[in-house]
Amino acid sequence: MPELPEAETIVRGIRAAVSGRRIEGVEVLHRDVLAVTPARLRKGLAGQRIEGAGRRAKNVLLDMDDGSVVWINLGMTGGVMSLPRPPHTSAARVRYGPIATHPTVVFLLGGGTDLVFNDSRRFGTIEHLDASASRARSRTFGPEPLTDEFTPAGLWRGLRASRAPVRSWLLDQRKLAGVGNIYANEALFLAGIHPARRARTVRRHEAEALHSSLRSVLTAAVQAGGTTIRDYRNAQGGEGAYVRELRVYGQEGSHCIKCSSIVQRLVFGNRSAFLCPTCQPRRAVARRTRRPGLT
DNA sequence: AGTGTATCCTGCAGGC
DNA sequence: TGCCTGCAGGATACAC
Repeated sequence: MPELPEAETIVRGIRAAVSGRRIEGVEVLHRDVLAVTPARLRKGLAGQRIEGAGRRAKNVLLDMDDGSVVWINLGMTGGVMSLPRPPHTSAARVRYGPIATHPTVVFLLGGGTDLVFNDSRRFGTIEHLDASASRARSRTFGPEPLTDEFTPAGLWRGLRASRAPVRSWLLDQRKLAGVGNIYANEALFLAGIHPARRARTVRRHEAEALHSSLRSVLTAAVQAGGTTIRDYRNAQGGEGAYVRELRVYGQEGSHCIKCSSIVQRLVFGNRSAFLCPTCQPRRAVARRTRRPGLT
């Protein structure tokens, strides 16, 4: 579910509520999302002050005053919300009403405010890493696409080194941080590149177009507060408006906005890809068969 | 190296 | 109404 724009929207939505607050307690309702025992998490966080909130790839980060960092991976259905503490509740049965339907881990910030990790499927994870381990984790991700470290030339070099389908390359967090299935499909449509094309067949001008479309799609999605298909909610429980701007994702059978062809869905890498067969031809395959001996 | 498959888990939509 | 199947914004481990 949540990709870079959704995680970014969540971070912006909780930043004011968490910055400078102390963690008074941690309630664990489902320990299977934790990489450590609840006792150890509590011990590591008790009394710590939250310096601020940030994001790396699709992860929401809470920076602690001792330099350690809480890494929240949102998985498919995870969300972080800043909510008023419900009255008369016990740890075993915390109810936040219809906004947080599946509270999983709750950080008690005092002053009547709870920071709730809500995750119905519980594919999300929470880890507490010391400063060194956090930096090491951060290094496992590729460049952030909305920063200067992401360049057309760098994208082209990366694509040229891979035989994987270009969409698979975009989804690989080690190559590029924060892009998931929705925005990969949208950016490939805008750049006119078939999602199943081998990354190495993408030409320089196409890589430049893809760099530009990734930037514009992700920027617009952040501005729209993300995409709500079904589960995603921001830190206040609201929906993301970018769903209204999707051009191909989930649009199987409708007309392409550029050429009126019928948008297709195909499955590879265990996930759906959406594309316009006219605007996103599999050119590389045709070229290869016509130029034998060039392998 | 790449890829197909399975796994974690829950909810919802659609067909019958 | 109920039962069944398929599908879902992610990430990883495994066998080819």
